[in-house]
Amino acid sequence: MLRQTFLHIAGIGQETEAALWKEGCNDWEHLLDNFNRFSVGAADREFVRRQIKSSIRSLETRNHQFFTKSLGLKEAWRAFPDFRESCVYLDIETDGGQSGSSITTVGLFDGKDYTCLVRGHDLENFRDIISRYSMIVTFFGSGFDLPVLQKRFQDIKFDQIHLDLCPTLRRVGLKGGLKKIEKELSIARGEETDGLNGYDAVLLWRRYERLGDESALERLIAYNREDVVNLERLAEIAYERLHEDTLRRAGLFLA
DNA sequence: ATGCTTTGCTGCCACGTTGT
DNA sequence: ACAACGTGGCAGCAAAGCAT
Repeated sequence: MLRQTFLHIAGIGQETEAALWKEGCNDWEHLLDNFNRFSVGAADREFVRRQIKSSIRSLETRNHQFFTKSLGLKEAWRAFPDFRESCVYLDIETDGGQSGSSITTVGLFDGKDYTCLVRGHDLENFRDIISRYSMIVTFFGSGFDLPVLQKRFQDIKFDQIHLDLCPTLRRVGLKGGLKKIEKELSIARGEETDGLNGYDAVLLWRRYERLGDESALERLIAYNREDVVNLERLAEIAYERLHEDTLRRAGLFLA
């Protein structure tokens, strides 16, 4: 619903956006073509016109930075379908600390392939890999994963659209940790990783490091893989439900 | 032109929540 | 247990629309 979005423009909020929809203004092009017919509330009209043009152009040129800034964390979900083909599902594990150097693994899933970068092996590749994506999907990433990654890779500028499923799912009534929400939605886990949590990932790493136990690392990676792969389904659900809720709250109904 | 109203923004605070 | 961050409510403010 990115093309139907107007509240990413300063001066336009939920009310004004809902009013535009009700007046039959269904997307950016329609507003530009019939600009004088619509009220934009308290917003500066010329500013709105410029921002709509920028929005159209930014989507055409895949300029995700424009949407990172204008949508913010709260409305990032609206960009999911349009940027899905260049998004990465991400989850890190640590050795228990919260400093940058505590990162042990970074799991990355692009919708097809899973990669796990491991400390002491290929963690440095994170810089190059992350720069290929326009959107990052996490669970609680704004509170944990991204700040820790930023400490570890200080030269990286995270300019991707960030869909943090934790606050996003809470808006549609799905609250709690990742495992709890998965259960609520009947998203199953494999046998060898069922019941594991983030702290187990810490212990598995320590076991691997201290004893050289490769099977502990394998189990840790299997756990991490499940975390990131499941994020895709969660993102789909979050989008569907929020889309529906947003239209309903605006006074519109799905056919 | 003027003043009232609407709308949204910003800053502030305490609070709650999550990850490993 | 720990650190970090978002959230929500609230108050005050600014800008634009609208009626006069």
